[in-house]
Amino acid sequence: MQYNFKEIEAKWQQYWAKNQTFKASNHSDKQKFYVLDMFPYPSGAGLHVGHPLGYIASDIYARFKRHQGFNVLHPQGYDSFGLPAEQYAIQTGQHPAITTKTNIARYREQLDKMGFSFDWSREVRTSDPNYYRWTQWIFIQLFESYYCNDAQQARPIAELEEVFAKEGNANINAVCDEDVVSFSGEDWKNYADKEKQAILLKYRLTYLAETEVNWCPQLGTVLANDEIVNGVSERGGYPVIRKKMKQWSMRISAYAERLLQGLDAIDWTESLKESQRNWIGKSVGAEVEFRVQNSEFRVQVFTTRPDTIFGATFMTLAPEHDLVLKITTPDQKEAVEAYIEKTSKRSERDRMADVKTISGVFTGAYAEHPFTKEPVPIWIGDYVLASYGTGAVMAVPCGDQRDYDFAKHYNIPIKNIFKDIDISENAYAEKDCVIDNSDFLNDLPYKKATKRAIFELEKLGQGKGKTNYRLRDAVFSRQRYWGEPFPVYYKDGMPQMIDEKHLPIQLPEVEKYLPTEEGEPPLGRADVWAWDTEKNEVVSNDLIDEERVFPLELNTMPGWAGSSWYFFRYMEDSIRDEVFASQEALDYWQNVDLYIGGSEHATGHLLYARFWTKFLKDRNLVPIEEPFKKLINQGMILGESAFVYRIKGENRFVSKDLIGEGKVQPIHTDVSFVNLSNELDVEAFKHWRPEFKEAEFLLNENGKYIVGREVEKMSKSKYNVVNPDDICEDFGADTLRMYEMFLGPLEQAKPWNTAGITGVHNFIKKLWKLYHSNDALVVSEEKTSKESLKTLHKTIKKVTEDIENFSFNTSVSTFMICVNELTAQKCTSREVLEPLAVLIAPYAPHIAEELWQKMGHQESISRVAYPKFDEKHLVESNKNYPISFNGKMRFTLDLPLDLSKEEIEKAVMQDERTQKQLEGRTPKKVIVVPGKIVNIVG
RNA sequence: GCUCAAGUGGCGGAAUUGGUAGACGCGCUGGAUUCAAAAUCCAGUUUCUUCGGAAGUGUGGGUUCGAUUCCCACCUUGAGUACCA
Repeated sequence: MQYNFKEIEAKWQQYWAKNQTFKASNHSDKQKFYVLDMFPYPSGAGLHVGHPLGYIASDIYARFKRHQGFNVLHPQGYDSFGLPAEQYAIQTGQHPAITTKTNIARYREQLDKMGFSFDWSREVRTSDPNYYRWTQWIFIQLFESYYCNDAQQARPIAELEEVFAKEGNANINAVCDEDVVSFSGEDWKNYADKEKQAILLKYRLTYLAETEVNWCPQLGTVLANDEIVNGVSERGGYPVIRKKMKQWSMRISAYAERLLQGLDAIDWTESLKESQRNWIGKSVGAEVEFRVQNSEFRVQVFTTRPDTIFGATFMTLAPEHDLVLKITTPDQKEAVEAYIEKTSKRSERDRMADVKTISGVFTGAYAEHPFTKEPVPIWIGDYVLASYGTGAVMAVPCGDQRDYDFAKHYNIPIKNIFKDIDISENAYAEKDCVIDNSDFLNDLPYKKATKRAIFELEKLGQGKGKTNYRLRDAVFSRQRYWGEPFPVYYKDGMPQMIDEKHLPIQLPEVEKYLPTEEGEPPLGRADVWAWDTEKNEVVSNDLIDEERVFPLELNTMPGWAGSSWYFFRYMEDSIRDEVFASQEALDYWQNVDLYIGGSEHATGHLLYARFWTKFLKDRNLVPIEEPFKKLINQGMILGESAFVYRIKGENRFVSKDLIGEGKVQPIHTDVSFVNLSNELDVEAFKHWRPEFKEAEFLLNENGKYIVGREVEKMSKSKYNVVNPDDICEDFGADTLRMYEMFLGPLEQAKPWNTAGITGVHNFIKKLWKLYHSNDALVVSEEKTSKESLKTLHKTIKKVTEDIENFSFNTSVSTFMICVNELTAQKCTSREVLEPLAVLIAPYAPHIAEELWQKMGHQESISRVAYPKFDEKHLVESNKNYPISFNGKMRFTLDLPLDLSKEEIEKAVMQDERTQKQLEGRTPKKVIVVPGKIVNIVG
């Protein structure tokens, strides 16, 4: 029987689906193991061969763990809310739900062809109301919580209200907005309900706040930094302005320290942890208060170098700083206003990218140095960002290069406060010197000076030690249609949560997916989008009376809402209507043991998911602190683009091997027109686009047109996309799976080259042949040769180690060597061929199942115990010693392993090749490492 | 600029704790089989070479009996991030 992969693969894919082979049980005595792929967004383009790389790796691992006797959870689903479906809806009028459904069907079809062992019974879709009701539910829990700094955890907001009523907020140590005023218990009781709500909002973990955003009036939407190019929108080129908008935010900054500390306990790559650390951006220093002369205003600055405070010769405020206009003197007013105007037109990214230009304006005002009481001029400059620290710095030109450059540029004095340090050319930012010219800090090193400075500031009441984080609270509102609606209505302008039992609040129908003419989000177009507080249902807007019926929130949630908790949803298999996941399921599965996905999620998804998990833990909703124990980033698979060469100014194309000195213009051609030998299907190319129809082709001597190749990112626009369906069709899923692994280390970027796949395909065919002779199975019960057992156990050892190290590329090589050796040994022994089938099953599951069944087994191979390595088959009596001279291997010598050092040395020195190498010299030294190497020096 | 990766044949890559550099595969060359092709099989394939050998893992140093592996400096490429006070 020939190896017929189409038949075999279809057969087993059906078998697995029918028998629910990979369904995980929530009730098992086995140890659990949870393997997860990062949530895919089902795009309209479908999958290309780069996408499944991580899925194949995680599938191999999941299958391996099943063989090892674990109860494996390996689910899959879709992050199905998102912008592309909405864009498509805007263009075509097609409801995003329909587009999404079609795309998911296509994804599923492609995934099924690759033989993944997913438990599809647990599938989730973020756009499914039954799923997003729990996203809304978590949002409500966040709203009903605040962060207590004493307990270092989230607590119910009701506790806070109790304390407020009793004693006000004087003794509350909680994370809150900066502008909270202090009040007594008596005050609280006298506040109107609306006032109370406004205060509580400043403490809630999700809150409404004015946030500065990039607003594009023409598009009626907010744009992300990377959607803006040169100050105008990437799409359409419309102007973008900085605008304050009232939006929902998440108080992730409350968790900054825990998000930082938590990294130490998880098994992620150092580079990934590093980028999260940078993102969180912890810096320790002090907050210092500078009094503005002749006024009641005070400027707070944050500094990491309080030890250099005597070197502060000026201050710089961000142009947006609240105090700027208040302190500016009349004669500087014009210049300051012009500068602010100029800055507001530059995007934050613009300002940050432009490091070289130094600009700023003097406000005319002076602050008073806290210690020397000397006047310190107050400047504004756009190198200071309003969003970091306090939006103001004390400028120490001798110790900070930017302050130094600024001072030089505007002729501000530079005071040297470092002992024996030359600052005539540059600032000195190192911390390894002694302070000078600084009153009580003189002669102190960095650490002691810092401590002393903070101590003195506190004594003065003008500062304190402070830790600052770069991590900002995350904006949670989107002016979009295709996302989760908020379970929120507005009463008297204050947000009210809809009771949990009325969830989900489903997305309303709109006739267009664009913002309204008034600039409201698309939900502003919905006619039935008001909340009836008596009937507890969504009703027509006509009924809004602000007594019983109120308007609903018009924003929707961002993409990361649904993906911040989906890994918990997979744990629940039966009572999803009642809970987001049951306590029992959560206790059993705990967290994800292995998470595989792209590194583009390093600071977005992975930070938010950690944040929500910590929050849910605080509120006793989940049992764990970190969601992903081990995480691996798979590298990108790059495409090999193909180029044809058009002679400049003509419609003639010249084959790559004929390009001489003439000027040619390379043009991308679709890789599907090119065969494995880089020859172009000229007819197909001509029919591709009308402008090529009449083109002339200069072919080489063999009558072929040869294309050029270049490695680029795999993408539709570069016409270099390779579809996994085509590969499955031509070579089969087992070959595709093994080839993707064979390409190189999982975590590295590597180019896809379809030509190379024949090597792996040949290997699979050789594997099949090993079990067959003249189309019949040849597995025998005969005694196995020592040689074959050695081959088998060598393979078991290597492959097991490789899987544990996620080194899948090397195990494919190992299988090739194994099959080559067994073929040469003419091994037909069941004792070898059965374990081999199990070893290879995680990689090539279809052929493994088929061989397993042909060998007489009724059950699927997927839970057969993994073969055990036995050292005894690898024991050798001899070693082929490499004999080196001065570290260079010159020849090898076969010697028994039980020889002593002296015996080895004797044998080596007697060898005539040794004498030849030495040419009569006497060796200075002979290094003998028994079982390894001999090195002769001299 | 900073942080993190990574530089090995024509190509993808291997060498797990410092111990035979180039495993395995692609491609290429030659051969067998075939009317021919596909498929399959066999042999060869780092470079130079006076055919004895010699050199060789981005560059230059260092440690070591011995370095692709460890240390220092530099170069190149990729990814992330950015005036962070």
